[in-house]
Amino acid sequence: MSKSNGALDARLEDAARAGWLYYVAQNTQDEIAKKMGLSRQSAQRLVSLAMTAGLVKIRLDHPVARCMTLAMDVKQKYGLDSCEVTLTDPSSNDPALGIAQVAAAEMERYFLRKEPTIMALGTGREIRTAVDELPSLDCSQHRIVSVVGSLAPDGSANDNDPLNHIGDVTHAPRHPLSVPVIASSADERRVICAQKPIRRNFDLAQKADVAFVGIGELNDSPPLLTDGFITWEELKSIQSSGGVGEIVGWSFDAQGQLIDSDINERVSSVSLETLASIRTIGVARGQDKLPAIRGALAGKWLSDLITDEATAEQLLK
Amino acid sequence: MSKSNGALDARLEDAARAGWLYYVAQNTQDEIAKKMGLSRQSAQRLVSLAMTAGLVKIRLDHPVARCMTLAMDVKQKYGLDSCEVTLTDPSSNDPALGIAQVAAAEMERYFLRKEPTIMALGTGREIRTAVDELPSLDCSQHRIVSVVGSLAPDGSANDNDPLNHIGDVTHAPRHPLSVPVIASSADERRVICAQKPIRRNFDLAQKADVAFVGIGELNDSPPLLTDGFITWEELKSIQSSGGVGEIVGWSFDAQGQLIDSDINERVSSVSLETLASIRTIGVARGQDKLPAIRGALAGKWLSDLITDEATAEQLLK
DNA sequence: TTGCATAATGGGCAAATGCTCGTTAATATG
DNA sequence: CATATTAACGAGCATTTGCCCATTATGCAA
Repeated sequence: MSKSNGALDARLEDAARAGWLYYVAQNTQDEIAKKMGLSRQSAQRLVSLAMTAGLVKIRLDHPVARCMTLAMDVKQKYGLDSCEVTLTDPSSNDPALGIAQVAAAEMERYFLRKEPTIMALGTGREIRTAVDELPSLDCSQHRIVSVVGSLAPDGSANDNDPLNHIGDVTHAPRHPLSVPVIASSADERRVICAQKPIRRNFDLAQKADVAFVGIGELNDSPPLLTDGFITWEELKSIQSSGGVGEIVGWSFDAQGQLIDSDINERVSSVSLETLASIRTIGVARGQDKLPAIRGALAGKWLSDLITDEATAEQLLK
Repeated sequence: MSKSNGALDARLEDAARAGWLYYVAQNTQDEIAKKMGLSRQSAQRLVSLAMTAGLVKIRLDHPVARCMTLAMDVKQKYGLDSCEVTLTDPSSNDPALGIAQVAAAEMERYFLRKEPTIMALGTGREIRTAVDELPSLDCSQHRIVSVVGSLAPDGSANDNDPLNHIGDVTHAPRHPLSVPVIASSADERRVICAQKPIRRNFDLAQKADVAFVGIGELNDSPPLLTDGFITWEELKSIQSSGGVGEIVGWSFDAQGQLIDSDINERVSSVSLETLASIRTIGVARGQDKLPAIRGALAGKWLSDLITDEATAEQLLK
């Protein structure tokens, strides 16, 4: 054993003593200094060293601690601005369970702001459930804009549009996008989107402070299909082009690239590029949505993610 | 699940979040407050709760951490004023290894005092080694008094008397007890102890600020026998009376009670009652001494103990 | 030995923390 | 429904902590 090693050992031993006195015996650094015959500063250095040298291990025995660690790792891995991970209830298949409450809390934080805020809303069970979780708030200073059409293929209004629900409880001015989610043709879409009120909505979305969006899976029974926005043939076409998920109607592949397909020419939602330029919070969980979430993250369409423990684990593999 | 439990759970969950942010993510309480939408005080309460509720587990990965925990437990269990535990070197049988250095450090602390101090010294390998470890110190303001005789049965001075060694390095005035450790009879002991200079030494010991004593085992080759202070027959007699250990010549049983024996009538050391009335630091370690240490602690003859890891573990069983 | 380089030390200060106390909100009770 | 009881809250303050910087030890080569 070399002399320098010996000296390091001695210092580490002192650090361990100081660390023990500080963390286990709850002494103040002054008390440690007195007991070890040091100045307060030296004691502080030893305590600090005990931590730096990794002698001190802190563990948090609570399920949410794991969630927070997962959140940090997901945030890190995908370069997100933030990530929230909730507990998973294995006995439930509800795609919105847990994450909707978190999304609602985040929405509420925006609504409680004094400054006028523009909030953009996408589609999905998660978003709608989140909106339902909101308490009654009077915040007429804010505005809510939809980034996705609210009309079904037959031209009827979509009862599920979260914009209606959110207006009921917040009394904030609403800006619905009264267009079909998917136009019947690329030409129709161009005409629709050229309309002035629609363009105003798009401009408003561009200036939104935050957008909340669900992430749709593109397996054999995706929301887009069950809600009648696309046909079985169209779905198959998207799938064969590599589509794994969609956000507000825009289908993308595993790398997050928009699918080069007829459908994407007909989507009349706010563009993903627009969403990517503002704070866009994705709200999604579940095995089914995993490829979709991965694609959305790969394409950098989201700045923030709200998901659950099981999904976060998968995302880290 | 009752409502109150639910509320407690929610609070604990918040506590876990706050604790995670504080201990794992190294946030300040202000940052936690901002992130969780609370006041700084509430965040502080949650962090504190996380600790109180036992969610936060702090572990120190270093051998000395274990020693310090053992020391705390021994101190607690035996009602000591303090306890120090050193690392055990399993490859050595030296009865003084490690503990002598600690005892020396403690002695040094007394010698470095400004105020005049009286230090009492007992016998034993541990004490002598400790004294040898002392650096050269000039501290003539202090006094050192022996609590045990320094004469062998043949009347010769004991070279091992730590008093001689300690005087060489400290230049503090020495007060040796120039009497036989064990007088040849109870009557002789009475005569000896009645002498004025001897009585003065006893009085000085009574006023000592601290005493350092070894703890002698009473197996079949104890120091008392090998140094020729008692005969084999006397040892056997003590053993048959239940003697398990001795301090400065006084033999006691497993409960710490002084042995009712001829030998204890002839011991001319300072009484254990006197030692018990001042700060008396026992210095001992090793499997052999375990019953002796247990007895000494049971009899409350010591206020402080310096031992090693392995011995401390045994003491806690 | 001298001079230089590096590390350790303690003073001092701003930030962070723990705690008490009066007030307010929530809940139970009559 | 009014009132009592309790828990939570935040303001304010004293203590504790982290860290910069000037100064002092320590080592080391010339």
